[in-house]
Parts: sequence; C-alpha cells; structure tokens
Amino acid sequence: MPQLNGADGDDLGANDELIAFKDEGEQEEKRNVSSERDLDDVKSSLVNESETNSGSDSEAPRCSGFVDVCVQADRRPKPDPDVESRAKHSQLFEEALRRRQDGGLFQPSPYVGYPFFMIPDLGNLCSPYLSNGALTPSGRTYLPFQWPLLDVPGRSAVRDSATPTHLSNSVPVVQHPHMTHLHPLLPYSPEAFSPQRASPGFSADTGMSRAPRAACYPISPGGVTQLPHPLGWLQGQPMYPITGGFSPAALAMNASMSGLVSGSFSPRLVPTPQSSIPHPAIVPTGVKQEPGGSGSPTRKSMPGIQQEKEDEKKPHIKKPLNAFMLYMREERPKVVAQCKVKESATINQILGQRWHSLSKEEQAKYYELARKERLLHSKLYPGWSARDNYGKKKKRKRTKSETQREAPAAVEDFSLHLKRPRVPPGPTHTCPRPAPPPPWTRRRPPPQRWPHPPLRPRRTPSTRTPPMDTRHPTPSSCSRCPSPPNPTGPTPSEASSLQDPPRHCPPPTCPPPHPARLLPGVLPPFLVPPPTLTLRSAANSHSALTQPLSLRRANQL
DNA sequence: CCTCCTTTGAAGGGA
DNA sequence: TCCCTTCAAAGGAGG
Repeated sequence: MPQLNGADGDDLGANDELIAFKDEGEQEEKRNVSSERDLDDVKSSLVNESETNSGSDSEAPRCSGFVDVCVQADRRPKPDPDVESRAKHSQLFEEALRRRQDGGLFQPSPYVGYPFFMIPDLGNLCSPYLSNGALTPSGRTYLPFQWPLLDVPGRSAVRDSATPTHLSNSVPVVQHPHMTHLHPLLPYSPEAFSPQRASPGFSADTGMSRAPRAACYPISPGGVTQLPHPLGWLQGQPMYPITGGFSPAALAMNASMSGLVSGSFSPRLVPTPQSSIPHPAIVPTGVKQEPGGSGSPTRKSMPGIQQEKEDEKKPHIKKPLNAFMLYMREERPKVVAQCKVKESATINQILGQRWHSLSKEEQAKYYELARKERLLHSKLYPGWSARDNYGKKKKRKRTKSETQREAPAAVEDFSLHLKRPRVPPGPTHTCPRPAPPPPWTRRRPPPQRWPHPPLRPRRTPSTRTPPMDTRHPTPSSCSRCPSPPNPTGPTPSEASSLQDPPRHCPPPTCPPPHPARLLPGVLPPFLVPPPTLTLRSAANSHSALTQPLSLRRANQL
C-alpha cells in the first residue's frame, strides 16, 4: 500500500494503509521501499507544485475529452459527432463573453466554484462514461486542453488556454495524464450540471446554461479549449467563465450560502447573487431548489423548525473525494460492464479488492489526484470543514456510543450477532493468513475482525451481499495462489497489475448475475472470504480496523 | 420516498 | 496519540 508518510506530514495515503502493506513479506517490503520513495517524491513534487507552482503549460495535464452521454456501449474509437457542436457552442460562448467584456457587462462571477468550465453541452459534456458506464472514446482522448489554473493574487483573471501563462503563482488544477478521463476535481454535484437541465436554459446570448448540472464532468475539450481562463477567484473576484444566465436555483443557493458553513466560509468566497453556476461541490441537501427562489428569510426571523428545514434545503460543500473514491468512479463502470452487476455494494466489494490488487504506482496516481483535489478544495473553501457536513445526510446514522447507550448488552454475546454462517473457503481464495506483524512495530496489526459483534443488525441479512475482507493481505503468499480465471479478460487495471505483479490476491472475477441472491448466507465463489475473514462493522470499517487491542488479542487467542 | 448496503480514505472530536 | 465517527459515490433492494 502506498504509504506516504513523508516527513512533510502531508500524506497521500492514510495511515491505515500501513497495515495492508505491512503484512507483506519482508522481501516484498524491501521491494516496496523504492516505491515508497517514489511516492514520497510524488508528494514532494506535489507540495512544490502547489506551493511554487513550478509547472509549465506545456507540461500541464491535459483534460480528457468530454463525452457523449448517449454514446452506445461501443467503445471503439470514432470521431466524436459532438465536436462540431461543441466547437460551435464554445464559439457562441466566446462571442458572448467578448460582447460582455466589450460592453463592460462582463462581471467576474463571484461564484466560488471549482475552476472548471461547466458548459453543458446539450447532452454530451457530462460524464466521460457512457450511459452503460463505459468510457467513451472521447472520454479517453487526450485533447489539447489546458487545465485551469487557480490564480492567486497578482495574476490575470482571464486567460486563454492557448496563452502560456503565469505559473509562478498559480495552482495548477492538475489531472494526471494517465487519469485524464477522471475529473477528480469535479465530482461534487452530479446533479448540478446535467445537460438535461442545462439545455433548456442555455442561452446563446450568454453562452451559459441557466441551470447547469452535473453528472457532467464539466470539462469538454472541444468546448473548453477555446475558452478564456476565467479564474481570478483568489483575487477576491472569483470569476467563472461561463457566467451568464441567471440560475434561479443558483440564486437560491447563493442566497443561502452565507450561512452555509456556520459563518466559517470565507467572505471572499461567498457567492453573490451574481454568480449563476452552483459549484459542483455545493449541492442542495435533499430538497430541490425552487425555481425563482432567490431569497430566503433571514435566519433570525425563522422559527427553529423552519430554520432547520431551511438548513436542510441549503446546499453543502461536499467532501473531496479520496483516492479510493476516485478509483471507484473510474472503475465502477468497467466492473458494471464486465460483471453485469449493478448492486453498488457488490461492486464496491469488487472494487475494494481490485484496489488492493493495484500496484503502488497505480494507487499513487489516485492518491495524487486525491491530494490535488483536497488541495484545491481547501483553497476554494478555506473555512470548510468536513465536520460541516455532519448530519447533512438524510438521517445521520447513530453513533456507536449512541447505539451502545440504548442497548448496552446487545453486543455481549458475539455469537448472537454472527449473522452468517462461516462458509468454507472457496477455490478462488486459498491464501493463508499472513502472520501478524511483530508487536513492537508501531503499525497496527492486520485487521482481526472475526468474530466481530456487528453494531447493527442488517435488515435483510439473507439477501445482502456478505462482507468480505478486502484487505485480505496475503501478497507474498498470494503468488502461490492459483489465479481465478477471469472470463472477461483483464481490465486495464488488471492489465497494469499484470505488468506490475499484483501484490495481493488477484482481483475477484466477475460475480454471478446476482450473487447476493444465490443462496441466503452462502457466499458466491468470488466473494468467499478467506478463512480468517472477519466481519466488518456494518457501519464503519475503520472502527473494525482499529479494534481495541485487547479485543484483537482475545480474538487471536 | 427513505434508508441501508459496501468499499477505502480523510478529517475531526473525544478520551 | 489513539480510537471512533462521519462522509464522500453509487444504485439496487427493502421497508
């Protein structure tokens, strides 16, 4: 596991990653030293990149192509039929922009959004993935596009992508070339920029969508390359290139933004009614925005309940995606296409295993992306805290302490909570359990999560996909494990893992169509846990990992 | 309609 | 410092 515990303290990976990789054999570990150094280098370069901005335009990562949402499952490269329309679209936008600037009407949008060009391209600017999840050809095409750079004070606000810029004071919103079909910085609000909503509101006059939305990974090379760089947001005048039509939703949202993060929001970054495009990371919680809802009563004038409701309607800044989430975004469609599985829980299990089967280099790419995303997110929302989103979900899960308070004796008898019978290991997973690390190491021992008292009984344990220990850390011994045949052939990640030998058990093969429903309580072969499978906490994997030492020792006995 | 499931990682608070 | 909790995405399934 790419443990990036550099001296700078800015880790790309979580500390927990130490666990999985620590379990490997010493040889493996030695072999990984260089990789860790590489990751440290990556980290250092990232730090330098963000602090000194030493990148160059020519080196700037390129944006992936954008995509046709409606493209068929055909992955064969083919001319993008939308390029023309996109070009036309951007031409319109440029014109409009010029008009606005010439006429003095162009106002930098104070919208504090991610610096992306979210031009709803009437249906094809959204996700680089096809509707079936496959990556479209255009989504995989690297077109000349300069990633937007985050200006810092002293830099011009508007840039042309063709104009080499700055760099000394900019924070490049870099996307790894390898990952250009990912848009790690824009995962935030899939709803905010959908073409369906955007198209009707599109105005040639403004070149803008009135109601942008987002499944759109908003950067379309075809349309974006010609756009002037909009960003001057760090100068206190955040600009958004596609400002134009007023979005009632955005207005409503903006009107409520000031109280969004408990006053911790930087005033400089608080969107004003002038901004028209909601930040992809700023999404309403639960309730759709009302058209025309440009204002909301002041908080003081609202009674408590009403204020709560109002708060629920307010958008919130979502957390930046971590490396695994970015990986999931990319790989999920592939898994869906390969395995014909739609259940996210199952897919996530597969992805979890695949994630661990990735080489360090592969993972490092995602850690790098995640780090950049966090960096950008922190710059965009200086006062934002992940804590601000607590309770933003529909219904906050009860904490463990809360659960225990209500039923303190509920977890005393572990056997009562072993919902699934132990299943004999299937043929695909015969890796022996790795020896626990020496006690003197500071790294945590491998997770011992079985038996583990589930914190919350599942509603339908017989139909749920049984959890599996995706960390199943048996890299050194896995070389002796027979690789389960993959009928669908290796995925790109698998292929890369082949080039760089997998450090863990091979990724699981595709599950049966409905693995969770084959037999209640019986794991499908691809999900058969290792003999030492531990039941992950239903609510929190990390808690299981960080099981109290006493309990772990008791379990080991 | 709402919540759960399931994954890993990041972040924050409490002890 | 460690432990615990929550959230981020996704979409089917169940209540």
